[in-house]
Amino acid sequence: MRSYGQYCSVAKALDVVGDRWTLLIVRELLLQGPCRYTDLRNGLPGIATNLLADRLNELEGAGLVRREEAAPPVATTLFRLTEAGAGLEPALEALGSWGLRYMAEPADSDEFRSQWFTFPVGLFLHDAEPDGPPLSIELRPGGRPAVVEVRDGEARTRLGSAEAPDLVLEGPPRLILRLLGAYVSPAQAPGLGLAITGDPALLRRLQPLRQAE
Amino acid sequence: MRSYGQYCSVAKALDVVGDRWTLLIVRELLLQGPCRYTDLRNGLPGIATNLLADRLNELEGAGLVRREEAAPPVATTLFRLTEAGAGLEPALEALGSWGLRYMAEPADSDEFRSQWFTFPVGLFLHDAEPDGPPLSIELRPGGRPAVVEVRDGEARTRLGSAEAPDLVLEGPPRLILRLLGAYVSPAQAPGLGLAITGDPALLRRLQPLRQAE
DNA sequence: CGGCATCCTCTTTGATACTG
DNA sequence: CAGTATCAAAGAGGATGCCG
Repeated sequence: MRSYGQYCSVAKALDVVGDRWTLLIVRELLLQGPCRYTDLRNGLPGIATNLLADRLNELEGAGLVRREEAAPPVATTLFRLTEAGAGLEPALEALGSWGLRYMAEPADSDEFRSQWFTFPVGLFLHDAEPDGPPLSIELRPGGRPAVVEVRDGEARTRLGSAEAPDLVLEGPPRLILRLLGAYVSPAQAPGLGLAITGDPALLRRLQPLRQAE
Repeated sequence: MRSYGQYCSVAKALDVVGDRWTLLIVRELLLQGPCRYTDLRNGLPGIATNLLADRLNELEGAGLVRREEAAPPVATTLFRLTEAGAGLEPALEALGSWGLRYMAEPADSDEFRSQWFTFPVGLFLHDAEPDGPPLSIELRPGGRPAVVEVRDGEARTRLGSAEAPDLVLEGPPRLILRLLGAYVSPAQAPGLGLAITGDPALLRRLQPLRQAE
């Protein structure tokens, strides 16, 4: 990317990560941890493969990503964020927080990956009963399942299944988010195409932080 | 800008503000307040004028900027951030914080504007003596002067002069920042090309927040 | 002068095909 | 799996022109 040529810390940051796709690559590495090239392609639907290769080289050159040769039996290259790269997390969270306003109406052609639940859930929802027992909610948006662990005042998301989920939500990502955010009541959910297994009253424990913006 | 087509709040945010120059236009409107077209050009050295016009139209279309016809005698168009636009402040602060690491060595050709002191000073420094009397430091980087007001635990920057500054720093922006951040001692300053008027001991009141990153 | 619109060139992106 | 190679289309940069 051509430098802005401005002695300003925002411009300097954008000199490094302002290119198209760059921050989304960092997003994937933050959400998924160290990734193979193919994992990245999968988490970045729409990216051209040559661009992904270019960007990874640039990120490596800028010291935000390190390339590691994984030992056999894996025997593949892993891309991992350096500390400087991981330092972008607050910036991605701030952007993700601001972008929540556009999550109400997805385009029909929008792609989705389960790890993307992490930002909307973690930024927008909190655990209204910090001293209560851990609560685990499995999300099944169609692709890989994800689990929201509600405990200690926070709601954390990870890929994978829960051993014994208290609640299972199955349906389109948009509806899962709207149910979690209480924009849709458990009673309406089945009619909209969202299946709930377990006691929907447990959802009251998750409360939106509406102070945002 | 072409949409990423991803149902992810970070990608949605970048769909709106991910274009080249867009976030820097928002930066100027945040730092300077409502601006004329010419003020924006001045605060965005290097932007092509057609690109500024395009971006302003896109920002207006996205509801981040409002156009106002100022009444005579000014009789000009003012561009002002909407609430949605101003909501980007945390994202700019997070990016600016991350970008601080690149402020150590400016390129020779880097442009500078005094309002850009705001982010490095406000994000990196704090007032170590919140109950002390207000302290005002005038910065003269060569262009317009700026004032840092140190009070109530914070360091706030604005364009303009102070009536009775406790301290005046005159020299290149890089050296002013290094002195404020205590990377350079007041004793070294004159030899480097930085003039200090007033009692340099007052600078101890400004302390870097090194917890960052 | 303030606020753009046009024209032209150059760079970046996207889509697809191909390779060790 | 992890990329390169190729090529058309879109966008950025720079100069200049226009109009109240």
